[in-house]
Amino acid sequence: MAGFSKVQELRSFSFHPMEKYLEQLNEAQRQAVIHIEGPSIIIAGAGSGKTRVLVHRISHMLNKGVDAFNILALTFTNKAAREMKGRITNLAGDEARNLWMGTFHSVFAKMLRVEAQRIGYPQSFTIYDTDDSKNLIKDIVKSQGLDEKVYKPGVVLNRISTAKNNLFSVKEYQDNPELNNDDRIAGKPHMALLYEIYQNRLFKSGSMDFDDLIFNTYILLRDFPEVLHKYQHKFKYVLVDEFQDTNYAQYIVVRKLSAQHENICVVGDDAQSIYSFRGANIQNILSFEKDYPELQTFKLEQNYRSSGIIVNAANSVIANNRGQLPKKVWTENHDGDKISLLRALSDNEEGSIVASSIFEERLRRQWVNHDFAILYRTNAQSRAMEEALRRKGIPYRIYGGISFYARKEVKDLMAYFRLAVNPDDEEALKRVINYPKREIGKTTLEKLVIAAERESLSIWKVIGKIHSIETGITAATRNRISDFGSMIKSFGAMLKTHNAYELASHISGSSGLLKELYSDQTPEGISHYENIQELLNGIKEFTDNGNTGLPAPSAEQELEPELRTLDVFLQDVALVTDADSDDQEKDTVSLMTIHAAKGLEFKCVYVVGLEENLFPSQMALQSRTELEEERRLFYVAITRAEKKLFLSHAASRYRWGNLTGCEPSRFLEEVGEEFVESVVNEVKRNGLADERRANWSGFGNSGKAFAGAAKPAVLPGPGFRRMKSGERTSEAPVSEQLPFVADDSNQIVVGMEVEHQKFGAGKVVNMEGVAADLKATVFFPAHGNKQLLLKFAKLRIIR
DNA sequence: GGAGGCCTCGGAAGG
DNA sequence: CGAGGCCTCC
Repeated sequence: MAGFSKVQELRSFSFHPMEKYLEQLNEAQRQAVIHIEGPSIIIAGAGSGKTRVLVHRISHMLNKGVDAFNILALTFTNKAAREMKGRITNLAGDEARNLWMGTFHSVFAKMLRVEAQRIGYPQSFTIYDTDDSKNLIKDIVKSQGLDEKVYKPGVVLNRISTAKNNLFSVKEYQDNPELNNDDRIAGKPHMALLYEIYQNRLFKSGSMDFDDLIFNTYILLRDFPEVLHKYQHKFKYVLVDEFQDTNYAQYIVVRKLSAQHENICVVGDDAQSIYSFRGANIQNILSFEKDYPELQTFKLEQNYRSSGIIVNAANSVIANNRGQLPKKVWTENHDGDKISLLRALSDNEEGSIVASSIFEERLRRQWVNHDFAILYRTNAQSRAMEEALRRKGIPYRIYGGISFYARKEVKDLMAYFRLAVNPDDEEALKRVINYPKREIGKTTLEKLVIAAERESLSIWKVIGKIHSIETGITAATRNRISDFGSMIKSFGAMLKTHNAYELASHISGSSGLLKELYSDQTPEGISHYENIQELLNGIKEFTDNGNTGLPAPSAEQELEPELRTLDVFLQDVALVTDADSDDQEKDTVSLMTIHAAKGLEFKCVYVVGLEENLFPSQMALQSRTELEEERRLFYVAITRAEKKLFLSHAASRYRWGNLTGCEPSRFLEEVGEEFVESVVNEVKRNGLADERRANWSGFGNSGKAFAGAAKPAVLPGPGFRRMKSGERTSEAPVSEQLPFVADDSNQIVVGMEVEHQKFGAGKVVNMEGVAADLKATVFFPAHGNKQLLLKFAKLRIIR
């Protein structure tokens, strides 16, 4: 192996006074950073400084004279790549620009652009997103006369995706008795045929779906030794982040790429593997150990993120999974506050309790909105949270949901861009051939598709010969089609003569799309128009500065102005999602699914909806492995918290329109009871439906974590009650133990003199609101008028 | 071609 | 319940 002398150099280096950046690391981290030669695996516990190690490791390579061009680093998201690249630049300088760093998809797309012709694809291939793929499948199923109920687009696409992720080509799929048998048993015997047609249509369209970006890279490296050789020699060092989330195909490609130098370093945490449902293969970690017997293993076990309670509670949960890689996550951080268990009668009440709690914690601990996150299993749970936060006037931001680029109007304009770059792109063409209206209807389109099938041509090629190919389309319509073709051709001709913005605005104007959108003055119509403006603004920024204000992978170096053309903009943008936008300027509480929270951290975290059939999801109760993935998800949720964690569950919840009773999640029992305190929430009596009240009994002591919790013998009386002070444990911070005893806020009326813990004595000048929203305006000589929500403000009555 | 009624179905989501 | 797809009717 070429790097022997380098190893020596590094070893001696590690005994000498080190560069400052190495001093900032603990011993395990330092070892993982300096041993850059040979295969290695870094098992990184939650909050153990994994990103830090990756950043330092790459910086260290650069400082040791490794050329950035020879380093390939694969990340889970574009955002992660961008952030890491920035940090490496800070540590190692501008050289970092030349790193190949990005997601599997973006890096492989970049390679495929260069090599595509070898596998029969145009250099300008376009990329289908999931919607495009499903639309195509729907078409194919229909045209094959198959039952659309049986061959649902999503299901078919999943099957094809799984095949590709496991490197089954169409031919291999068709020849595989086991796969065919599975399909037959599942009542879908034509799956292999659909795969074949789907793949042909993609190929004719000069398009790849997301999985093709991996699969075709594999084909390229497998079938073209010179390509394999080229990249094997280029990538002397290969790093893979979030290795537990890679699928088989990704692993095989990475192995091939690094086969020459075998300087491959993978980083991951088996306990945080939460994406097996879309093909991630936790087995890759075990395979890696088998494939590289000389592997160096580094374990990062010290957690810097969370309090002792949180780290240990997380450990107690994950211990219920079988077969975790042996490691012991520990921390030097203080134990901190116990985990608080919140219970609500209903999903809506859960929302108000969480919102109230945020309000209170924010005040009490002097935290800002930004320090709080509400994490849930399903997006549907966000509604109750939102409503409650809005009622309390707490600003929030929901992450996830529909992406900017998934919006119809944005996709429509992007379809024109795609056609300019690659007119064979069938999904783009079908999308806009009659939008805005050009009197080229469904029937005509079907005729075009049939002719294309018959002639083995793309629809675009048929359009090019529309007057010479037999389609059964009338002359008048043929002329309209040919006009459309000329327009697209003229867009394509402008690609190299105009910059991205010039062409994009030209297209949006002369396609008639802008006018179409402008004519709709309904609120939705206006918002569609604004989204198009936003897209155009982003392209303007791309043209002017080489990057975009839109969510985009600007991990790449800035482009030369002459390269800022629309085709280049499009290449990047297909692989971008909203997760890539950082929009941190506003001080808001974050709402997101646990999946979306991976890699993030917050001072204070609320994990809500801890109920059987919701979390764990009822769909995961079939098998142990699925349940274990749910548990890892819970582990990820817990370990997002730095200082304070709340877990909550409701006794009833609206699911699909029905009020259903909910049992506390089994996961609650798995949190060691020594880490948990139960909080008796103030509960409004008003507005509680009788059925829900009856459900109170459902709060039984089934969870040992809250077995000792006070269970009210009767429902709280009118108004509300405050938390029992006796339930605070002796481990609470000193600030909570100040002997300030508040009086029952129900007693407070206008005109009273009261004392506030912070503001001192004051006089109640006004009262408004009812029940939990009861607010008092109190005049404090030193602070002026203060609005205090009586639910939280601890007030002592003076007289 | 579009509006409106009916039916179905519901998970998490990177690229 | 509510979103989205599909069908029907104009």
